[in-house]
Amino acid sequence: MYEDKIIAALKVHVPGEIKLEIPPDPKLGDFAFACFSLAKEVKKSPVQIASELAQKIKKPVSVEKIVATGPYVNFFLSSSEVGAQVIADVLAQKKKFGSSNVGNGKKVAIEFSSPNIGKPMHFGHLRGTIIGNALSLIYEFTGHNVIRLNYLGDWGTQFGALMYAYTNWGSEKLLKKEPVKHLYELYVKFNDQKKKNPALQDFAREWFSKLENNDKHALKLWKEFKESTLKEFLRLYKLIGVTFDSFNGEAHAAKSTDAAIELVQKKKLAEIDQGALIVRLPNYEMPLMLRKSDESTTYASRDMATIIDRVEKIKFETLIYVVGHEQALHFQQLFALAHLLGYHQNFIHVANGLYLSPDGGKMSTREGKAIFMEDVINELIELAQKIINEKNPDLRNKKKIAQQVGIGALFFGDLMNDCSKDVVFDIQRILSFEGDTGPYLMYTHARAASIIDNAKSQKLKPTKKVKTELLAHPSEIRLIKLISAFSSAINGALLQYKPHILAQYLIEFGRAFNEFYHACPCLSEENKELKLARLALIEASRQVLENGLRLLGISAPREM
RNA sequence: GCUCCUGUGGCGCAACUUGGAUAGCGCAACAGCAUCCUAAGCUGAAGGCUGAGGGUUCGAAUCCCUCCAGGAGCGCCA
Repeated sequence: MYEDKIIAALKVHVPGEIKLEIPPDPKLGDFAFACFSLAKEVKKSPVQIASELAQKIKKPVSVEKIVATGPYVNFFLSSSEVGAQVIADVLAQKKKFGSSNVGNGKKVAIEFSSPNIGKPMHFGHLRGTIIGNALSLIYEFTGHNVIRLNYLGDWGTQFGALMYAYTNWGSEKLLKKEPVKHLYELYVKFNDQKKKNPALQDFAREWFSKLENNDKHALKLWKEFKESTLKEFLRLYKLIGVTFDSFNGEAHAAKSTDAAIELVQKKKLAEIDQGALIVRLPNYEMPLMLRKSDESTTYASRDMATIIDRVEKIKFETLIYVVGHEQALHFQQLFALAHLLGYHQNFIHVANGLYLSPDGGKMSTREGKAIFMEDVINELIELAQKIINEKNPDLRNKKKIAQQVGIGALFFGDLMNDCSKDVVFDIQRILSFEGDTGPYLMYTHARAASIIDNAKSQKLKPTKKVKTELLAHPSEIRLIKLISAFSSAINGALLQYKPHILAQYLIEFGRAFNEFYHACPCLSEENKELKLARLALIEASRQVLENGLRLLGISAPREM
């Protein structure tokens, strides 16, 4: 908002589009305008242009001074005016501070997590789950109407494989006792045996064909597999605080694949090749396969059917898929087909990076190399519990807070880096609670909350009307400016589908707060006006941390 | 073979979309900070030819080309 006013003031003297920069060092100013591009037109040196501009420009509101430094015109905001503004805003808007209505109620459907029934959720699922959850929260906060979709992998040849494995090697007892574990072992065994005997894949296809033809035995097995696995998934989602509006997965889609395929054929887009039904797409060497030579459907046809279903039932304007980048080609082709069929909504594939195993390469479930999500979560919670016992043994609600801290570490560790990049699984790093981590930010928040709570005993509470001009320490000024930048961090994350932009902002914010915390004691301050001003700044900072963490799916307990 | 992604201090990353001032942060290692709001913290010093080479530009980690290295994908898995 300050930026716009500066640009307006510059426009009076500068032709063309104006872009402001943020100087590398806050000492140089809050915003800068570089004069290089003007040099050619005006035939003066950038340094000269800058110093002339600095004198000519009329100071916009909240700008304290304008200074030319070399070829740059630097603008300094008045921290007391900005401070008065943002502190009043935060204390008034509270949990809504930073929210906006840029979405204008537009319907955005986000598909994420989407685990496979019959296999445990492994660590790889975590990325999509955490990123999708954060994006959902960010979209909601910016005024979108968000629908969260969990497209369960509950159909496909893999079920044929499971059925073959279960009927040949399975045990009813084990399925009752530890369904997911048993199915996982069977799946690994199947893939292991398949290496020696490739014909097993044909048996799997046969079983899947049975399932598609409503064979009673196959259906019964499928139901058992699905219900028992889903129950475990729901328990996990509840633990990490992730919710969905729909669990309609591939099996649901399978009901309408025929209609979808018919539509494609009506538009004369499909052809038979080597017994399979395919669509040749312009610009793609490989076709998209809708039906295999044994007549069973493919994931592509189910995805297409799902799009049609969602267009009709959800009426979304934007459909976002948070799915690993290994499926990038599939989604490009799927979207291309959707366009050919006349669907012109926004389709976006947020291609998240993969977790790679420490020896490089994918962590494959098929080969049994997967690391289970629940094991890691439990390890994290135990560690948090241990640390709480050491550092804060009298804490109330230890168990709940240990959970929040463990999950905060997990979520933040994933969200702080660019989600499109691969990550090498490193348990030591995930288990770290110091430095650029979730617990660091949670701890920072708890410190702020603790001051506010302690202030009550002095009968003080944060108010909007404080003398912000007293907040003159560099760390106070920095904090004020960071609070005012909160919404642009949220916007950046929104526009680029990258939650790490918000996470990185929060790290910077946490550092700034801790510096302030050490440099500027609040409750022991003798000047009462300054004490009140700091108290308001602390509460505003606390609120920013709480809101920012919440948008990433992380709780902010007042004590830890 | 073809396509896409990645390469930044010992390690893990940010900045690349939109080129701009001294390339930021954490971990590890080093030196400090407890009469005072939670030391899961803070301060200081140290650590860089941004994979290599060329090009565009007043200016390149950022844009373009070539090469090298790693990863992913490329019709009957999803």
